[in-house]
Amino acid sequence: MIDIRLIRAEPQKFIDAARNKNIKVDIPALLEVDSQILDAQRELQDARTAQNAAGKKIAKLTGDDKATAIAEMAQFKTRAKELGDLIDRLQPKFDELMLLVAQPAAAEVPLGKDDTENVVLRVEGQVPTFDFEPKDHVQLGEALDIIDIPRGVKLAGSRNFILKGAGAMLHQAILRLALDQMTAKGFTLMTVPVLVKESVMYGTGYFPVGRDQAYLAERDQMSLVGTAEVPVTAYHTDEVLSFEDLPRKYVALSTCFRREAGAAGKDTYGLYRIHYFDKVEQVILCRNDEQTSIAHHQEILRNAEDVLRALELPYRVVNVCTGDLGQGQIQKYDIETWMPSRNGYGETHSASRFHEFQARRLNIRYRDESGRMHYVHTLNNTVIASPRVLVPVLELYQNADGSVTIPKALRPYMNGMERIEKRA
RNA sequence: GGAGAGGUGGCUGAGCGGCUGAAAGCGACGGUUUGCUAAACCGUUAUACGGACUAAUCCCCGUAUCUCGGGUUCGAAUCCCGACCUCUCCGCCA
Repeated sequence: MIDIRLIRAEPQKFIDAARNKNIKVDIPALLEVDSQILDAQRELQDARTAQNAAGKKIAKLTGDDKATAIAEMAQFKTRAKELGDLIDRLQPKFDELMLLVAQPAAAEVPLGKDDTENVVLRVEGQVPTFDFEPKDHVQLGEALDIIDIPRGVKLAGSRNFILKGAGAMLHQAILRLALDQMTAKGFTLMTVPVLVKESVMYGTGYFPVGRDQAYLAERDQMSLVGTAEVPVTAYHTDEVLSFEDLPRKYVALSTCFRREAGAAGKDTYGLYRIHYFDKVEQVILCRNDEQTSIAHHQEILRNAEDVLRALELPYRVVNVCTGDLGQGQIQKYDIETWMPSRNGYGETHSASRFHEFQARRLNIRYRDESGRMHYVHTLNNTVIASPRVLVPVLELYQNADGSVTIPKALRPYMNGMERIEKRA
């Protein structure tokens, strides 16, 4: 949510922001409703002032004087009722439009229409070449009997899968490595609900824009989350923290559910784009300060890179352009990991900073040294998401005989296993 | 799922339908005192929005808020109805 006062002051900025982010919102209409509401509120307030003053007099009066005063007050009351009703009619329109206003991107965000215009900032690690014909992760996984997509589809439809044996272990090992790295860095580990109230989805900015990406449990007016960012960020909803409690750093592992609406026919092969997966997510709530926010953004980016470095995977960092930015995000860095089967880099991480956008919707504030209230800033990034990351892990660590070497960092989490081989 | 009880400020806990944005206590903060702590004493202690004035998101004025939404009333934290939530007991259960 954006402060309406900022929109009043610089409407063009928000018109541009919406256009750059490909979000439809009628700012002039918003301002029109806003001014109508504001006028009505001002008049209502005056009517109430008069009504209250009259009411206080009545208590002291008797007889005719009292009757006269009551009659007089009735006028204010009627007017107040009219204005109140007017506001009640206008408010839903205002709220609806406010939920669509986009956060303008930071100055350092490149202008662009979609992900093809993201700007590569850094390339890390060596993209390997094979001296044999490499297989893709599905071929490898099926041959090793660690990935079973057909049965996943049998149970749950397209974009579903089952990991078995060493495949499931590898998945858990990666998640555990990520969790351990994060807790070692002082992030507080949490478990969180993955089925949440719609208000939580609105609060984090996944609703109303993006509502079609979520699975809904409509009978209970709940929604399955697409990321632990949602419940973790909303953890402090309606709370007032102390500046001494900031920054708050959290990490959580959750299953993530995504409908992938509108992605029909896109990335249909393998474990890249699927309806459920597990993800370790990091979330930071910090002071309302641009530089502090930026510093934490770098921090969560590094945290993710540390995991990829431990896994010894080649990746690159991109500065996501305006057209590929979410409604609330002010800036986003994606990490893309090399995936041989795609013959290119594929997105594995997404580090966003939001300024107050989510905090306003969730009403998460803190009191600073001088006692003033501010909304916190929120940030989040993937630590690791699996099985998507199994795509590069399996493909990059494959051997000519079809076995897969287990990355050194994961061996302690796999009872010392060094490679996954076809069972005899 | 069945049966009860209850929802007041950071917490505990008072609140006759007008004088209650709300007693009191605790906590917190500021100050006095102090070798340092502690104690004692004094003071402060909600948020949002609007208005006026501004260097100011400080003061000042106003409106709203005692879970939320309706109703009764000239007037409701206080009466009535509904919703939501919490707690206790029973049943079931990973």
